[in-house]
Amino acid sequence: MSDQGTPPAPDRPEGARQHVLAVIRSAGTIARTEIAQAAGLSPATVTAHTSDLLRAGLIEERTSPAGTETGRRGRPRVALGIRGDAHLLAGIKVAHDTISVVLNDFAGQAIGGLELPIPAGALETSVLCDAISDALARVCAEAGLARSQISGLGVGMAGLVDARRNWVYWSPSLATRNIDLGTLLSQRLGCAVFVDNDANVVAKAEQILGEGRGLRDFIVVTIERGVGMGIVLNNRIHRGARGCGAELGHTKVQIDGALCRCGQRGCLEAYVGDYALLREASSIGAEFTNLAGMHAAAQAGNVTARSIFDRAGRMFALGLSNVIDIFDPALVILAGRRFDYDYLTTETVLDQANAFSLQAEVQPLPELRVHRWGDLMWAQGAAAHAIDEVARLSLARLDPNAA
Amino acid sequence: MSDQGTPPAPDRPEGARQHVLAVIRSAGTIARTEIAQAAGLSPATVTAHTSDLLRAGLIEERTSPAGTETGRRGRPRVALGIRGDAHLLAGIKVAHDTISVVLNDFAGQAIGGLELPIPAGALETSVLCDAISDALARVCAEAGLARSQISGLGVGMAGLVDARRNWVYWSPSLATRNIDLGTLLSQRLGCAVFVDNDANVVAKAEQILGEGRGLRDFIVVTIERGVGMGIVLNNRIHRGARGCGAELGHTKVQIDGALCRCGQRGCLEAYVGDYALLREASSIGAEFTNLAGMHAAAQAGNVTARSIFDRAGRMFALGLSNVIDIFDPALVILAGRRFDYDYLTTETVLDQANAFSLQAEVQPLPELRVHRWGDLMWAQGAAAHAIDEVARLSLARLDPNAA
DNA sequence: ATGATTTTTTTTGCAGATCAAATTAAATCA
DNA sequence: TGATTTAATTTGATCTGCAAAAAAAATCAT
Repeated sequence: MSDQGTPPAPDRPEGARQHVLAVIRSAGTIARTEIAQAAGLSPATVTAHTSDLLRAGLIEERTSPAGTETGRRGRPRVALGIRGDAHLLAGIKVAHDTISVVLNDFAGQAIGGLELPIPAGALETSVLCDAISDALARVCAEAGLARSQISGLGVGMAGLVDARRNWVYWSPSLATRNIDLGTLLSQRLGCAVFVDNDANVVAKAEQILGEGRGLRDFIVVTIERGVGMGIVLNNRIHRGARGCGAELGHTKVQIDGALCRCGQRGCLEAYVGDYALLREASSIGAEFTNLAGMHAAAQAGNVTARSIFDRAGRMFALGLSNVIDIFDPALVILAGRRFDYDYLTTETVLDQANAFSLQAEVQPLPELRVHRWGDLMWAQGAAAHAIDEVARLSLARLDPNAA
Repeated sequence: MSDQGTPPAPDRPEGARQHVLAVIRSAGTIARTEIAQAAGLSPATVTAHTSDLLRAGLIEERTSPAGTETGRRGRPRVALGIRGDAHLLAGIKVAHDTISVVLNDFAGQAIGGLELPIPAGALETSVLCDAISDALARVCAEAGLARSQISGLGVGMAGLVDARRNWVYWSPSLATRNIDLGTLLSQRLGCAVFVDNDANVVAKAEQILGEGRGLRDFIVVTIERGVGMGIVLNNRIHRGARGCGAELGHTKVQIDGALCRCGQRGCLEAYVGDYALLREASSIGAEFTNLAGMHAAAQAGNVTARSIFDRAGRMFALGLSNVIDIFDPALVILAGRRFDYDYLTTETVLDQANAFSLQAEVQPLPELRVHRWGDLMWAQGAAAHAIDEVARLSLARLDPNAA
């Protein structure tokens, strides 16, 4: 009776030019005719848009590396690519007791990055801002760049974030609710700031630079302290009604099950999170200081450790199969360091995930692809968010100047 | 590297005219200025589109019922509404051992409906077509209408359906795979036929005629023999990569849990489906012939029945909470007859569903709204699908005639 | 009543996006 | 060196939607 409005929000948020830029980015290097084909546009339209993008300095013509000339007849294609030096972007991930930061060029090339400890848990807003400012200063110093050169900073953090307003309703890293973090940081740092949920920024990174490049629909699952999830449908990141990320880690895999950090019982996270594994070992007196040690023990034949990892793998497969049953996705990207541990990525686990799901006999099965990122994945995700937003703003600014 | 194409599929599939029609349908009766506001279009554009729709005979001007004139100054608004007699639509649901059929006008008004038994299980294609043809003939006869007056028939059935091609990859109701049911039926019946998954057509009905009217995002959950789910995101029904409906009924709520019809263990359906409840009673020698009897017993104080229903309610709440954690929806519609039974809809169960989900303290909570349909819900859904598709075709046909 | 006022709807003219077709550009082939 | 081929650009037309102006149809005020 009321919400029927919601008219805008088209598939290509800022129109076809955005789409052309996305095609170029996802291809890396691509000629105009190919863009026309990939984007479903006429050559005329592609010429117009690429010319705008060239004028704006966002893309450049590339003389194909020698040898690429396949001796084809006709006028040779001119390759286009993202201009890396069009913008300098930073990405920051605020985690439980560290913050990590990266510098990226506009093409997504990493320029530098580092990780710093911060006081654990919920911080005063000013303390967090100090830490972010400090981290940014250090990474710039290391890279020999001035902070003023940064066009945009992406910030990824757990919690409830309104990405449109760069507003943090609540985060485990902040002692206060309802912080206008975007405004606070951008005033302090003097550059545009884009805040989003941490799972969403990883999904964004996969979408524009990673395994989901150019794909219309896919799911990203991350494991760190918790289990996170990003949902890309119809080229767009799904943000729920309240802007919480998709909380896969707190879906229940067992009624009245194991106690979770969140206070509830039976959450997936309470079976596959690191604390869950360590605590289970500890419950029979087998103390491990960290997951790496426990994993090494398992590989060395420790039966207790092996058994714990096996169940974790099965539980993870179960949680994943629920996602598959609900979305019927073509691709699920398992992103992050944690997937270096084989207990989550053996063929057995991945096969189980599909076998648990109902349509296991319907071909093709969803592809489960592991993307092993380094430690800075989350910050890279935040930088990807910044890249995307700065591109959007650049294109928007391009329009009125059409005179 | 490949799928980056997928350029079309905008939010308003057939453009703004489709959107205007949707706004009119969802409002029931609405003036042009209000349409402009609701749809985010200028009055000029609304005039143009409504004039097209009037010419096409899809909408009509309504002299507002006396008294609606609020004595306002200025030129009075002219109310517009869907022309019910623009088209006659039929909807058919193929279930396990019955098929149900309804007749609807273009505005969604029911004209007639009935339910017929069919042989249970997988049928020869010709047998199913006979049954559909027969059911259609009967309902037309009852309504005193000729089959030739039907503009479109929607068919909803469980299984794997490619709605775009009206193609059934597989269905529990068909003995053969890969049936071009759309072509078979449309040739036999002489009208357009639109086939889709049964959960999706119910979602479509909620979207254009029901509780989801005009809402951008919502989830529909149905319980019958199984537990189904329809997902509306960004005004579009989400169809997975393979076109299976979202199989909420087969998400796992217990590892190695109760045996399910599908052969797996721990499916939600194996705890809340009718057969699951009856079989549990039977396991301790308490035989009930059907769910209604068992429910009556529970209400009369039968402890066994009550206990069984209680667990089913809790399990259902658990499954629902997983959906809430994954989508963070604003609205979940619980659609169907089964929700007449209080074990699924007590405040307790609905509160549990939210309490199980992580963000239970984040306001506003998702709304869980029960929509109690009659027996013919599924066929109504199929008819809604037909309404939508016929509207789409009518509008597409409207374009070339612009001369 | 009659003209002023108000509100809705339609008309008009313009701006932007995109495309088909024609044209130009830049290579290879014979 | 001209014919051929393919890529890219230009041109002209169409379509969509909007702002502004005009017209239509009511009420209000004298």
